[in-house]
Amino acid sequence: MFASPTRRRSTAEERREDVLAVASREFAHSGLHGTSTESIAQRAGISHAYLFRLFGTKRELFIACAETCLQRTLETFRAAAKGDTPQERLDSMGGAYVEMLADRELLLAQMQLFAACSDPQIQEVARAGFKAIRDEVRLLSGAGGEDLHRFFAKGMLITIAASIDMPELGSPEAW
Amino acid sequence: MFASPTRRRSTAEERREDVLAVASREFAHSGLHGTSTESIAQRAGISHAYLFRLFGTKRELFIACAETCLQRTLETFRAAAKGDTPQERLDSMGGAYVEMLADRELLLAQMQLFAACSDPQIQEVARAGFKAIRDEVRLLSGAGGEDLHRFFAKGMLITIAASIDMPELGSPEAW
DNA sequence: GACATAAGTGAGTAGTCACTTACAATGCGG
DNA sequence: CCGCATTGTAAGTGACTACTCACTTATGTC
Repeated sequence: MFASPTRRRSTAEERREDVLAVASREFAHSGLHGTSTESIAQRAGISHAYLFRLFGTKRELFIACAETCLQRTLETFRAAAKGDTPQERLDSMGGAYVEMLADRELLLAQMQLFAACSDPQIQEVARAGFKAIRDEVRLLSGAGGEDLHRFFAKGMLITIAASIDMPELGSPEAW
Repeated sequence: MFASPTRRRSTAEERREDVLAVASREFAHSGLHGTSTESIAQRAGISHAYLFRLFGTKRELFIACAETCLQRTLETFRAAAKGDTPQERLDSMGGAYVEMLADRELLLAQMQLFAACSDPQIQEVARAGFKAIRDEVRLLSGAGGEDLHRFFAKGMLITIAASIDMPELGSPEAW
């Protein structure tokens, strides 16, 4: 007859994406152990029980968040890798990374991934992710050795600048 | 008469130092929310109740640990600040920082401090600590601007290298 | 040896945690 | 319109959490 009063159903895949978005934000701010699955479920608008049906365990959910975070970082670099020389391309990617400071969430998420590495499974995700990004940046830029090292060093400073909310640390001229 | 079967008592100050040492290790590995006060008390050999008499709250204990960690970092830099030019002194301090990778605990503790910055009081400790170290390194080395920026960038990369246990990231030639 | 003070604890409290079980509503292919 | 897989949940479970209170024991001092 009329529209049923009950909510339209989503596919499990849609729900998973909703939950991932919510969980990524929560984990980014409070970390693996500082975030409760209950609060994630609540903000995602599903029952606590269903969250576990969708993701199995809290750790698996955290890892899924970490992986989308690493993926988004890769995409940011790919989109920014423009320039005629390796150094120009690195600078361009570096600029894109600095811009992430405006919306700190992705950087905070990376911090929380590193901080949760006492868990071996999570450490493995972090290591693999770091290597993947390093290899991709090497490929995209054509740079290596000391230039690449400096690029990532600056990147990690920016990541930490995000966590203590001192974005000025990202620009060398402020030092 | 003979030695009493009960344990000799320490002063509260001695106990505080014992607890700080234990708590620093635990927090370094599992973070603020991943470490339980119960386990700290147990490993320090005191009752759970007494831990709270000594430190008030878990957060205060965490902050006390963070502060000794920052202090130890400062001392490491002071001890290493040798050389004839600013760059030489920076290099010497940088070398000392790389050596910390051998015993990761101090670096892990810094990571956990950054990761716990969603708590405003803790963030304030982290910011003040970072600034204090930056000012001290500037003073000790006489360097500034881009050189100082690069020094800290490399430092943060080393810190993260510790957390994902890839110490080779600390040496530029491995890139 | 009595007294004050400081060190130290057993046994809680109220609440939160990740995770489960048993069941209900929905909507699609036949 | 029926059968059935899928989406979804209410109501738990036991273990663990930070923190407290009432209390005991040791130690230095007069």
